[in-house]
Amino acid sequence: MTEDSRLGEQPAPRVRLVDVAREAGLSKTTVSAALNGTGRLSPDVRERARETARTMGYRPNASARQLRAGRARLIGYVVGELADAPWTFLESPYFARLTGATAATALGRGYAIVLLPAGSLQSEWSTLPLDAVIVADPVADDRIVEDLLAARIPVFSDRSVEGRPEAHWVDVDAVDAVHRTLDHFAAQGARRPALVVPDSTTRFHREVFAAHHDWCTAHGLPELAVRAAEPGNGPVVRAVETALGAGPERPDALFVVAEASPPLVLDAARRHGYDVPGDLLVACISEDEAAVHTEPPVTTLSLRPGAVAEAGIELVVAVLEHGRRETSGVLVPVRLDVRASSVRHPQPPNTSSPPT
Amino acid sequence: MTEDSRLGEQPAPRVRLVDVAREAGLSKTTVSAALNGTGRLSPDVRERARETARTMGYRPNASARQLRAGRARLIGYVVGELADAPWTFLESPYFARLTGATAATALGRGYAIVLLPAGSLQSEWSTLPLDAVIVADPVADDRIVEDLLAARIPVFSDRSVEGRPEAHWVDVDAVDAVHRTLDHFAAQGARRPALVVPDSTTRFHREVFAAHHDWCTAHGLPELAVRAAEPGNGPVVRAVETALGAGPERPDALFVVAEASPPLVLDAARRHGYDVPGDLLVACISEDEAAVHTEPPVTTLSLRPGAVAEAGIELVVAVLEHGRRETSGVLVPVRLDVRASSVRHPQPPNTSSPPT
DNA sequence: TTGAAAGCGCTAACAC
DNA sequence: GTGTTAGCGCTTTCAA
Repeated sequence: MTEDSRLGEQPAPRVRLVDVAREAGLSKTTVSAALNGTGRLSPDVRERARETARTMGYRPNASARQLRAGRARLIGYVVGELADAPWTFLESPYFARLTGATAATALGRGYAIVLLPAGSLQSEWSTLPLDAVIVADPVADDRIVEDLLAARIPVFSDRSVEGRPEAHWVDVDAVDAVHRTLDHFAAQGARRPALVVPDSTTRFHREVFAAHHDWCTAHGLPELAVRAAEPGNGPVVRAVETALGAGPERPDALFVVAEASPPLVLDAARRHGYDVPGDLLVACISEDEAAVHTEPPVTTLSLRPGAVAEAGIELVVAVLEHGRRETSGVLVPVRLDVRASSVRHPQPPNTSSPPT
Repeated sequence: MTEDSRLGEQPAPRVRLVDVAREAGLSKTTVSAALNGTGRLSPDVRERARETARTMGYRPNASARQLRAGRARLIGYVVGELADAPWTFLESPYFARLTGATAATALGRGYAIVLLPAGSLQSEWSTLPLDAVIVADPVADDRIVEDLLAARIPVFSDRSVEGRPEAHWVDVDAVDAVHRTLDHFAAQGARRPALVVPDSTTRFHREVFAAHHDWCTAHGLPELAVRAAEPGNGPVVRAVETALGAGPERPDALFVVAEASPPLVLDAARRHGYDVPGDLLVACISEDEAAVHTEPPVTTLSLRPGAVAEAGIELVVAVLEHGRRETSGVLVPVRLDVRASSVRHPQPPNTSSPPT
């Protein structure tokens, strides 16, 4: 039963800075400076310190560094929608991309993203050294924003936090989204465009609903809107069917503002006897790449999650590292990808705004 | 320009434990014990400490706690596939659910998940205090596993890490998946089942390919397999078309082992003149809920990401907290959800294995 | 050019 | 019961 005993195998203690220093016959200070490229050291001492560290397999303790530095370069990330199914957001192509792009951009700036559940409680994040938290699409009465601000953690969210101290926002231009699409429908001759939107308290959905109302009023067209009980393919497809079947006069265009699978929307239209785009123009807000592969391909409106993520992280960095204290916001324009499903007289596909 | 000057607004320094102690007229120890529910304190002292902490808005510094505790309760999470598009994994319903379920289960056990990119380098995680890293579906030559083990960070991955010290695994039973599906096809009378699988170096895809070969040999049926150049709807749909159009005799069943959108697979079959399920039985490995909403609904094989995630986190906790040192693994069975697309003679939907 | 020492904020022995 | 003190591992003045 010596230290070598196979029975007693301890998890060999980690190599610390002081161990490297002792081994190299130097001080902690010197080794630290050598490793971090700071201070004024002779090249050979620096090299010796580095070599010793390497051969000993030294890896600095991240927690100690964070404590010393006063920040952890860790950003919390929550998606507010669907607090009762806190993780389903990842199944939406939009949030999947937003999440991926946020993590990628953050990492590029030296920050890592910690995944938090929708509607998460203090207890779930208060033990984490978060420098900031991103709250994507909070629902109207979401407590988390207030809790975070009370805990003095800077919050980055959508425009609903506008004006709160230490809260900053990036938002998708919902009015732009509605106008772009409905103007396009109108240009193709549609007179009875219908809207399907989830009945959520998310800011974006509320704004879309309002913008649609305004647009219809301004254009003197009937306001055909159906609210889906919740997001998700099932409810949205049912809402689509309601929209397509309802009323004495059928709609001649359909704008689906929900993360429904474009192939399913197309199928639903067919089941109701529509020819797309002959009888019905179709456009979906979607990042689902499947839209390109249907017959006909489906026109989509991209909310540009990549651009939203980049704008968000830029803002985080500006606030955290350059001390921008004033509340500030960024509005990101959408992108309409016109495809055959919304074009009466075939014409080459076209993109109406800058890429990504 | 006094301390009160509106111009000089500093970010008021955070309240520390010692501040609370001073304010309450107690020592750090006492306040710490009061807040953590440890030690032997009189109820009124404990209450006083807590009250003072609350009114002062005290929040313990997470980094300091981590340093003291020696661990950070942070788990890294990487998906190996597609290192050239490091974040696209989130767009796959399987990985989206795996990711969500992993984060949820981990949080339930007091660990948070940090998102890391596929093919991430030392520099991206070495500054994080990670207690462990989960590497989902590493590709064959992925460096990250070795780098992590060299850095003495426990790795949790698939069976490809079996036998490495400090590496543990959870895997989906690929053989089970193939047998379940092909047996089902055979029971429905299929004699020419075709397989579509991505040409990836992921362990799962390689195993499926091999298991399919074995099954066909054992059953004396022709081995109809098409490899998609890569995952993703486009390549997979093209591979499906190749499989459906190829050879003098057309296949009578199709098993798509790739995260293709089930509605698109169905459309492809129709374009090639197949009636599903009349001429062609269809089953997809997919977690995509859209499969339920097609006409006919598509039979899917679930890889049970929720169960995989739970098994993974259980293992992490067992290793980290109960010191299980020996390499250990868990094999998770799949679930076949039979729907109309693979049933010749209509019969009630059925589930062949335990839920989730 | 290098080293000693202080201290980031917290918890846990160990005294009192 | 409550307080004093010693670190956790690192970076950084500051002195030599």
